[in-house]
Amino acid sequence: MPELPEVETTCRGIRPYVVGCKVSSIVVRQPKLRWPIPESLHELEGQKVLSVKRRAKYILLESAKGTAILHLGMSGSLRVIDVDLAPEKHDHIDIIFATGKAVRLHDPRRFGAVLWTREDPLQHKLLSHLGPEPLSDDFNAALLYQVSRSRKVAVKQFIMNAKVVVGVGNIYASESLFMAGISPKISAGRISLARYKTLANAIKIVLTRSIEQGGTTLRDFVQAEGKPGYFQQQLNVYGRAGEACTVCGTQIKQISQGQRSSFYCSNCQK
DNA sequence: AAAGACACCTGTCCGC
DNA sequence: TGCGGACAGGTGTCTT
Repeated sequence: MPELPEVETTCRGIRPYVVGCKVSSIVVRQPKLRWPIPESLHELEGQKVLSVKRRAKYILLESAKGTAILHLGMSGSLRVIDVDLAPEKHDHIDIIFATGKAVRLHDPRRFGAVLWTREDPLQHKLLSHLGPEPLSDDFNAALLYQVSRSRKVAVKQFIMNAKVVVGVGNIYASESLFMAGISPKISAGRISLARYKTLANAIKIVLTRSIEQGGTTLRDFVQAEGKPGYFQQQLNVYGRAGEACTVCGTQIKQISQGQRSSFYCSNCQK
């Protein structure tokens, strides 16, 4: 499911029901996620949530005692529900608020995570080595150009590397490269500064537009209030192998790069 | 240091 | 209808 736009959509969706609200209890039905859910997570009980922040694809629920770090993995979603709504299969955790609402984590594949830290969450081992946010000014062509020199990896895998830039997952990597007219197969180190300007701009536009549409729902992503995203209607290449390019009509190709599928138009992207 | 393979887990879809 | 295999939005870890 979630790349940056879906995580951002989720944060915006839960924020009104969470910020300033007191956590009355936390129910863990399945502690075996990517890592075991720590017992210390219960330190959030009795605390007021001070903020909901996002860093990369991590969701941070901050309190005076510490911060819950959530990740949605490949198939996770958070929904705001009434506390008495019966849980269904794969509803692993409820963070229950004194308001009578709860945030419920649903994650069939259990690649997601829920962690707890008493320190600055940005110093957490999982967050401290991440690259810049793609929608910030720290992410730009100069950075891509500089970091890519002498790198032989394909540009598609390069922009999906969270040490280079966070939040660009498999869908938006393909879509951004299409918008920029760059083949996913080109070595990152052989791309000019001018082309990286086009690419950095494309990444920002694609992610921003997707956030505006509530993200992309391929199978099971839902926003906090249960609605799907709508950006999938604007996908030009992802999942469209064999179909006609929306620009030139050439058949969209699918290849495998780094064990992930890539989609591109061999005529529009060089 | 960089790149590639693999691991985690469940559900779905496709071909036979 | 059933079964095996491939594949799916992520990313840490281990091996070359």
